[in-house]
Amino acid sequence: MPELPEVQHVVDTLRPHVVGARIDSVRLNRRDIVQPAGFNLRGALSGKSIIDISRRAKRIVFLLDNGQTFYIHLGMTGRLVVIQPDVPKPRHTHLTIDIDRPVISQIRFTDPRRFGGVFWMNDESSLGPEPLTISPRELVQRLTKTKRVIKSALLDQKLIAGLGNIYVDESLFDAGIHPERNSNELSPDEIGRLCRSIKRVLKKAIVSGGSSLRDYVDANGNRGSFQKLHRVYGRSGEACVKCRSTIVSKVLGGRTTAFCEKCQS
DNA sequence: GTCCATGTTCTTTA
DNA sequence: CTAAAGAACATGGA
Repeated sequence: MPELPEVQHVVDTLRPHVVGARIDSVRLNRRDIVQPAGFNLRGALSGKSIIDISRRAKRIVFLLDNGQTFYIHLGMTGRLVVIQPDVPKPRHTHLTIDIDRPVISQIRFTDPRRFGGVFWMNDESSLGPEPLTISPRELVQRLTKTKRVIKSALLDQKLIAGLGNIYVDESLFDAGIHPERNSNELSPDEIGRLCRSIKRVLKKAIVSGGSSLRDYVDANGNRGSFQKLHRVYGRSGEACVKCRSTIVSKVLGGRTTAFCEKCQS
């Protein structure tokens, strides 16, 4: 559920609740969601204040008053919400953090599949540049170095960090580029177009609060609405919004890929 | 029971 | 070295 727009919206909705907050108590119900394994998260968090929250790729990065940082990754089904402590906890709530300022409330991390987690580290060596600020030149430089099909290349977090299956498909459709094109055979013109499409799609998705297909909600528990504006993702068999031919789907790089054969070449 | 899922990482294979 | 393909992780919905 969470790609860049969803994570950004979580950060935006979380910020007013937690920046300046002091951490009162920490409850970790499952040790195995914390990396590195065995790390004393309670000890590291208790009594600290949260100075800032930001996003890097699909990570929600916390800055504490002692200068230390950690991040939460939502994986596939993760939720990070702020709620009153007396509201019953849903299943698979692995971590709760009680805060007292600005108001008494509780941060909850819930994640049924547990692909996400809490990472006490800040290694960015596996992350490429941010899609919202990457220059066309840099995208050209990175894409022409790989022969992989463009669909797979854009999912590679080391090449560009933050896109996932939804936004790769939507961006390729927006740019009119076929997902099976070889990255190194795209013209600088096409990559420039792709660069603009990625930014346009992501910005629209952020404004819509992200795509809520199943689990994703923001820090206030609200769903996004960008799923209503998807033009190819999840629409295989339906009519293309541009040319009315049928949207097809095919597995590429291990992921279902939806596209229009007529509009994307 | 089957298949599929917004993610990441590791292994195998070529 | 590159990259494709597959599996693994774990849970739940259709």
